[in-house]
Amino acid sequence: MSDNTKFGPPKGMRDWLPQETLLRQKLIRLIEHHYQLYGFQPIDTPVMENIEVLQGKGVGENEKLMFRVAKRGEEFSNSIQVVSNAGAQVVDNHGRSAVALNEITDMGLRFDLTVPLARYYSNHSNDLPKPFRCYHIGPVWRADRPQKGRYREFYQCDIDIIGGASDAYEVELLLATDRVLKELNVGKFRIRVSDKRLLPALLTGMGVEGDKVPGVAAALDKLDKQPYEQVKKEIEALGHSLEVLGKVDAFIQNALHKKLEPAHFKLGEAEALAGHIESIRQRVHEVNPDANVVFDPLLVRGFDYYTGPVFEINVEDKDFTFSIGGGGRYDGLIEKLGGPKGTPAVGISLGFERILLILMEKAKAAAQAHSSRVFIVNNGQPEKDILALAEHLRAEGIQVEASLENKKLGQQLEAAQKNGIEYAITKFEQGKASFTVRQLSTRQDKEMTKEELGKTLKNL
RNA sequence: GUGGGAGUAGCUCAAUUGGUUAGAGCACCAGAUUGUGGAUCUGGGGGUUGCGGGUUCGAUUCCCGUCUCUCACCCCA
Repeated sequence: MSDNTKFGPPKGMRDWLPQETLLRQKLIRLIEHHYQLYGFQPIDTPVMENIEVLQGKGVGENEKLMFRVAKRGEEFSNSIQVVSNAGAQVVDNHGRSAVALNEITDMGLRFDLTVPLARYYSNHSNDLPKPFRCYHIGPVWRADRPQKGRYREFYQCDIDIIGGASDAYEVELLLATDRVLKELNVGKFRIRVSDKRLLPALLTGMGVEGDKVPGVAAALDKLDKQPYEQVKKEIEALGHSLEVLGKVDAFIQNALHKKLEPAHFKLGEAEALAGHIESIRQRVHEVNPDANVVFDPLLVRGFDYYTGPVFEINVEDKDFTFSIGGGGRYDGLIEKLGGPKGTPAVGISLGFERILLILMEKAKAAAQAHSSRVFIVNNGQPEKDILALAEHLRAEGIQVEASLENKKLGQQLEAAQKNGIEYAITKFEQGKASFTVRQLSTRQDKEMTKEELGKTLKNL
């Protein structure tokens, strides 16, 4: 134990065993495949960005959670000098300070894929089609305290459309996301849609004072985890007139019981915003009536860079109260990173680790990835015969693991199965075109040629 | 950043109000036996009880600190 824990992976980061790696690769390939079906092109960016790219882009607390990267070589020594010359007041009780951090670090690990994408588009917009449809899958880092479904290193799967102002792009992103989540088989989920400006407009329309709007929104954001009664208390604690409270309560009750009518939105600019989101929802359902997309005016998303429609995805399971994805329209971000003025953009991000967690916990068996290797049992044949058969199969593109030790048959088969192998060649003869193939999970034997074997493995 | 819970063999867990040399199952290794699936027998390796201090004649057990893991809050995918 002590030897194992002394040198574990860093807090909140994980190692992956072969079986787990296979499963991750399989799921990522599935996601990619469907993104490609919708015409999105792959891109990639460095895991680090210069610190100016990551700072001040309206990502809320994520910026505080950034892993910063220290300067290197002489620059680092110089920065230490500057900090120590500045005196003790720059050092807080954790031995750092904003001044020291900015002096000593010049890069950071990305904490999402959207900000790097905006930087990427700004740099390459001349070489990219308009609108640009891309997907971006990779690890991001946040120095958060880990807990269930929350890690310090995790993969995000983003699709984005940049340079398209039409809300038809929202419709298409929602269709693609719905499709991918169904292919992944995550169970019941809801893609909630609203407009960032809608809830504040509704609340002010009901008479909530401006400085109390964020507090009410923050309380409503907890509805996934807490019963309304508790949220209601939090809203009441902010101090509103009875008349306002009554209106707010009535609206929330109606929203929770899905009894909202267009009349409920006749509050200033809320009417137009709600109408717009409702139209997006309708157009999604015109194309795919089964899409799990709902208009939820109570949806709150924290990022400042969103400018219009926003999305959040949840599974309908009380064991998984976290969101498995989110997104929205961020029309100002690219310009902020030096891109063409007024470049519109919209995207949705899936939280790969959380989806994987759900798949693992809900359907452990179904979430197993079989290796497409075939195992050649060693029955004491000459080594050259076994290796020759292996080479023969490899020439056909079949992945082969040959047993080179004449252990007990049971041991060999058990070990192979434990390693995720599903098919084993238990008998073969030199010069014979077919051999005995056993499916390890069912223990059924079948005589096959190498072509038949190749087909069987491909279908795993 | 805040708060709760837990750390004993590779894994799952024992160890009487604090009391001999910290045990068991599984796993692993070797040998025998079996010879087309997990069997059986024999033997074996394995631990600074997370780490450091304190109380005590004596600490896995009680106290303090610390580290790690975990759950929740904040925030988020």
